[in-house]
Amino acid sequence: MSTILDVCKLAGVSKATVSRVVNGTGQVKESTREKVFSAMQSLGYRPNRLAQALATNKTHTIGLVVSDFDGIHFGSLLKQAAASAEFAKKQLIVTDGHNDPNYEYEMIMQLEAQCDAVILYSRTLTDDHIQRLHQQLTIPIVVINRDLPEQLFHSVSFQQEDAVKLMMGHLLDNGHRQIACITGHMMNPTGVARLNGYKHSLAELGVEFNEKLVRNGDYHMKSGYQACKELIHDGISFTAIIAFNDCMALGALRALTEVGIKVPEQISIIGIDDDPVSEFFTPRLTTVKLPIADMTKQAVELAITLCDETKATHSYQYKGQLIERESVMPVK
Amino acid sequence: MSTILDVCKLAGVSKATVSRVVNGTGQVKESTREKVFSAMQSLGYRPNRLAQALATNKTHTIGLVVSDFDGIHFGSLLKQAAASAEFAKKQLIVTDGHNDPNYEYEMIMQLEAQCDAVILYSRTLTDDHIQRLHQQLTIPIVVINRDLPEQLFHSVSFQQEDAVKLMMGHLLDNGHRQIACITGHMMNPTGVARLNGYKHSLAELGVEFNEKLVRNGDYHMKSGYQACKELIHDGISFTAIIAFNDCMALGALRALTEVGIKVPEQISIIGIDDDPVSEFFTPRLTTVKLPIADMTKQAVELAITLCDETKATHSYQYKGQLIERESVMPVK
DNA sequence: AGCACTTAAGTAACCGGTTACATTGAAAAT
DNA sequence: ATTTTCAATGTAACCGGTTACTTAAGTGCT
Repeated sequence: MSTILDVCKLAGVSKATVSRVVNGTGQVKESTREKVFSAMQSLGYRPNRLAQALATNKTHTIGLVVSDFDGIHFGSLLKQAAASAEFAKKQLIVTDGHNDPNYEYEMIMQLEAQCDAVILYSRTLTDDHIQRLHQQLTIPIVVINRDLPEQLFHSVSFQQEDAVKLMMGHLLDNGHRQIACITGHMMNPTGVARLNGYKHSLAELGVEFNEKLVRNGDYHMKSGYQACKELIHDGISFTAIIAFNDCMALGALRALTEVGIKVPEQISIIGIDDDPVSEFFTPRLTTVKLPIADMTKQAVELAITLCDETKATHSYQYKGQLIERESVMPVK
Repeated sequence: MSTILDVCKLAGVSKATVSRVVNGTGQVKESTREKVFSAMQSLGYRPNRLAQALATNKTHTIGLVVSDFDGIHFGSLLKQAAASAEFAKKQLIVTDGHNDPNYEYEMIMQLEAQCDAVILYSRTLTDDHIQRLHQQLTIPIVVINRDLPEQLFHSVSFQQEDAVKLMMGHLLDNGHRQIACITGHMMNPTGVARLNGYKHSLAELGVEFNEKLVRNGDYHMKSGYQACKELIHDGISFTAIIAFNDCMALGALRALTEVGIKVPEQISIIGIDDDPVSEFFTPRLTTVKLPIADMTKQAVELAITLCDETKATHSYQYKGQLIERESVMPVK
C-alpha cells in the first residue's frame, strides 16, 4: 500500500503538492499535476481515509446504532440506510447496543470521532440518555421512530397510536366489536403507544376493553400463530384480529387456516407495516403501511445534511396509511 | 471531545504513560494509574479510534462489500454479518458496488486502510478481478457464495447445482416430468449453475429439455407470480414448478391460487432458501434450505481469524438440505 | 532595470494516538 | 560504598495525511 511519500519521491515534489493535486485545491502547474498523476497511477496510490479523517476532522461516514439486530424492522432499515448512505458517497458504520442502554450509550459516544453524524434507532435508551447524548456529542444525532419531546432533537418518527386507530377504525366501521389484539413487546414505547391506540379506539365507541382478547407477541410470525392458537384454544369469542405487525397477522392467518376458519368470511384480520409478503398471502392482507424505508431514507438524508449545515432542529412525522385488501369484511 | 493531551495535563504525566494505562501495557505505578484513571473519568476521555488505527495499523473493523443492496439475500446477510462482527467486538463498514465491477473493485481497494479484512459478496466481479484483488490487497479477503478456483481464496460457498438437483430429484421421485422452472438473473454464476442443475437432472432421467417451461425471474415474489401467470396464459402443460428461490415459488403459488389451481393436488411447487415465511403459507412450502445466515457467520468468523493469523487458504462449502413440507405430492 | 504582484511549490506544524529508546531513581547485589 | 538491575516515566519519531505560512520564481508595468 503506497503512501503519499511514495508519490512524492516518484514525482519529485512535496507532500503539500501531492495533497493539492489529490484534492484539487490550490494552484498547481499543469506539468506538475501530470507528473503527480502519473506517479499516483503507476503506484496505484489511494489516499488513506483514516489519515485524511484525522487531519480534516471529516470522516464521510455516518454511524447507525440500533438497540438490537434482531429488531423486526432492522433488515429493511439497514438495507435502506446502506443504500442511502452509499448514494451520498458516505460510508456506513453499523453498531448494535445489545439491548443494554449503558452499553449502547457508550457505543454511540465511541462513534464520535469516527462519524460525521449518527442515526439512532433505539428502543432501550431513555429520553434522558438521548438528552445527554445530545449535549455531549459534538456531532448531530438523528433519532428514528421514536417520539421525543418536541423540537428538541432531530427526529423521524411515526404516529404509532394514530396508525392503530386507523386499523381499529376500519374494523369498527365494518361492524366488528369483539376484536382480538396481538401485541408486540410491551417494554418499549412503540408497543405501549399501539396498545393505547387499541384501547382508546374501543373507548371512543364505548366498547368495553376485554383483557382476554389481548395476547402478547414478539413481532415474529410464530408468535402471531401461537397467540391465535391460544385464543382459539381458550374459546374466546371474537370476529376480528388486529396484530401489531403484518408478520404476526400472517401467523394468525395461518393458525386460522389450519383449523379451518375462513378469513375474512368468519374472521377478519388486519396488520400493520405493509410487509412486501402481505399481498401474496391468501387472502391478501389488509394492513396499514408503515413506511420504514422512506423514514430511513429521510433520516439518512437529514443526517447527511446536518454534517455540513447548521443545527436548527428538524423533525419529520410519518402517518400510517390504510391499504385495503382482502382480509377484512363486514361482520355478519 | 477531550484528547490524550487533556488527560496528560490533568494527570500531570506524558502521553506515553496515558497510553500505557489506557492499553494496560508496560509498567505503571499504581498511584499514577489512579491519577490517570480519574483524569480520564472526569474528562470523559475516549481514545480516538481513528488515531489508534492510524498508529497501530489495526482498525478492528471489517468491511462488507456487496454488488448491490437490492440483492435478495442482502437483508439477512447484512443482519448476520452485523451481529457476528459485533459479537467479536469488530465494527462493520458496509459498501455496495452499484453492480459495476470496476466501481466495486475500487471500493474494495479503498477499504484497505480502513479494515482488517473484507468480506465480498459479489455477483459482478469476475474471477480475474478477484484474483487481482487478492494479489494487491494487504488484507485478507473472504469471498462468500461464489465458486472459485479451488484453494486459491478464502471462501464460503454453496453447492448451487447440487441444491437444484436435490429439488429436481424430489420432484422426479414424485413422478413429475413436466417441470416448469422459474429462474433468477442469468447474468451471474448462481443463476447459471442452478439452471445447469435443472438441465442435468432432466438429462440424467432422459427427460427432454423444453425451453417453454423455463421463465426468467428476478428473485422477487412478483416475478414468480408473473412467470407463473405467463405459463398458465401460454397454455403450457406442467405438473410441477421449481423456482430459484422461495419468494418466487410463493409468488407462483399465489398465481395458481388466484386462478383456482390447487397446490399440491394439481401442481407441485418447490423453492430454495427456506425463507422464514415459507412455512406460513398454505400449503407450507417444500424447499431446500440455503443456510445464508450460517454461511455469513462462518465468513465473518473466518475474516476475523484471518485478521490476526496466518494465511493458509480456508474454504467452506455448504450443501442444500431438502425440507419436505406440503407443496409437493406425487403426480397422478 | 526595478518594483509590485501573482503563481507554484516547499516547510513545518498539526490531527491523536503508539512505541522504541533514553533517562531517572531506588532497590538489590557485591 | 559502589555497581548492577530494574521499575517507572519521559522523549521523540512515527502513522499518513492537510494546511497556514513562507519562499522562490515568473510576469507585467512603468
